[in-house]
Amino acid sequence: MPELPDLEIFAVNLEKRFKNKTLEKLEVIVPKRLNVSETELKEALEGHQLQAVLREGKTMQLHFGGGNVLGLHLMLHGEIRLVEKDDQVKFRIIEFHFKGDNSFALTDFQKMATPTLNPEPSEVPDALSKDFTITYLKELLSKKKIQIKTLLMDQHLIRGIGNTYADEILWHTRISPFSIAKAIPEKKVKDLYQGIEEVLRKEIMQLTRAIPDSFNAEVKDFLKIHNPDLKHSPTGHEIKIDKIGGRKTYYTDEQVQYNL
DNA sequence: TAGAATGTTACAGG
DNA sequence: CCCTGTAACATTCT
Repeated sequence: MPELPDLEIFAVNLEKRFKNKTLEKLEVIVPKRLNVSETELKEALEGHQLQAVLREGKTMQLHFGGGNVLGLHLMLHGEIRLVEKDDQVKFRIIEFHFKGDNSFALTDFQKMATPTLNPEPSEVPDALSKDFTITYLKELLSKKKIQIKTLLMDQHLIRGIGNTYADEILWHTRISPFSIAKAIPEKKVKDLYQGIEEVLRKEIMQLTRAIPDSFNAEVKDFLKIHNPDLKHSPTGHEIKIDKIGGRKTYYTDEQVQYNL
């Protein structure tokens, strides 16, 4: 479900709660989702401490002692759920049992959330990483004839932005989501570049305060556009709803549409 | 109650 | 082969 800002917070909070705890037992409920055998996964992780939880694109990476990393992708509906003693959580994919009755599970009613042992490092820049540069964005846009929103959401091009924050970023920069990428003037591409970082970082700051402990809350409080409860943008313009790539898209007529 | 849901990918068509 | 757009995945919630 979540995008970059949410996952950033979840990773921090998960680390806060489970750092330095030893993984006593790993329970695999849906082995089909693994990239290695159940045995291999258990051998790699069981008995080791959780040293860090980091966000990478739309995944969280659990770093364990022994040098192994487990990537977790939540996909559309996946969640990290705390499991209380003797509690049965629905839709589990895998469950982590730490020493001292501390457990959490990766769940997904759609069974699509994916644990990956030692994921390959990606070549694609994360939206908040140093290698996501203005030069990279300019070059990328100049080559693409697709709508800008589709481009922002393509994880093979930029990692971390999804349906919600694509809308937020595009409203923030006053660019219509229907704009064709290569038609956007260079000056506006710079706004877009800055807007991506501004919107994401501000959201991370606000979520940090709002959910200091949660690793699954869905907080819509700070969204300005992509929120069905809102009728108007902060500047008083009517929010319109349309579809791009089968996905709901929120925008206003404050946003300029650039076409070829 | 039918449709939408903060995602990804296989596949079709150009 | 490259580029782009669409449908499907399974279940819950409104």
